Amino acid sequence: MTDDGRPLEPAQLRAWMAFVSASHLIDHEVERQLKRDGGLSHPEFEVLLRLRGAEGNRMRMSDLAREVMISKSRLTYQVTQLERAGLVRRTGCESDRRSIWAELTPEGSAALDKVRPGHRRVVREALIDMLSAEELALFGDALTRVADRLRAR
Amino acid sequence: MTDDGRPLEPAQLRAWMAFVSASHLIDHEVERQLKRDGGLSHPEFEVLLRLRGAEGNRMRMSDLAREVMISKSRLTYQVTQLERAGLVRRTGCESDRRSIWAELTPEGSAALDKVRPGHRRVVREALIDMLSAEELALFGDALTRVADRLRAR
DNA sequence: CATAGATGGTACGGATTTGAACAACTCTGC
DNA sequence: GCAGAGTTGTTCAAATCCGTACCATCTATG
Repeated sequence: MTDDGRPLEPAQLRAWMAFVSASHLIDHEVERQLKRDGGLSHPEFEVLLRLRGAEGNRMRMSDLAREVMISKSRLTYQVTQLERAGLVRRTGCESDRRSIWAELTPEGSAALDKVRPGHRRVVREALIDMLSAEELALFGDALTRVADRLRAR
Repeated sequence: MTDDGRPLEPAQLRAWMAFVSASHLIDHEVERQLKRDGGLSHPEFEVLLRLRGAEGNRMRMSDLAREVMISKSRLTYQVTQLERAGLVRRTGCESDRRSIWAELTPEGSAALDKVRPGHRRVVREALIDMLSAEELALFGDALTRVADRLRAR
């Protein structure tokens, strides 16, 4: 099935290369926009976004790390930066004294609002608008499958 | 056309999130395999791969940086590391004395051979095998379009 | 030729990331 | 209760990455 010995077929290679290039380029574009419009890095933005999506605008560090898919130590660093900038606040957790809540502040929410239109624009221009409706649907299905499988390891 | 004010539609959001997740996860998987099987980082692997694909197994630093899509200074660092490991050699360029050739050594070629089967396996298992033939073709077309457009900026 | 402007590569300081080690706390089974 | 195993978040040093400034060389133009 997966025949490691031989090179990929042309269509396979083409898809792989395109995937790698496109993700690099898109990520770079996103990064640039976030930095320009709000001085945020991509991981910082992701953190704020998840917090806003969470119950009570807060989340425990571990869960946050899992969602954003970054290491614990990296999250510690990011949250420290965000806290320093006043966009997030740390709070001790009553029920489990190991845990710590990272909570979005109003300033953090405002920062999110500020960069979000530009972010949407990048997402649309870079990816969404390049795909037809059918392609988009197929795309979503296929990559969701890919991601789910990799997560289940 | 690109309506920044409103959130993405569900199908759009789904495709975007899947894309982001999948690229993170795949990249992580690739990184892990390369490190495990040959002590290489992903950028290092990319550099070696491009060199092998080039005329005379060598390329000028600038061209290499463009191909691998990393900054000049980052490439300087990577090549220094690779040189230290004996996988790449730097040579002055006769015709243009500003330029420097980065050249794949036999050891570099061997290192590539060593990790490549595992790399192919990851690429297949993580992406290729998850897609039908039609999906694969569509995928290649769409993402090539996306990448080309972003490069033309 | 002279010279201004581009191009190729490196150096360097500061920021970020990694991975392992650690301390504090919770949970489980006995 | 309690030893041992697992979880949570941080710390630390080392590795990597980024952006800018910089020097050397090339090229085009007058």
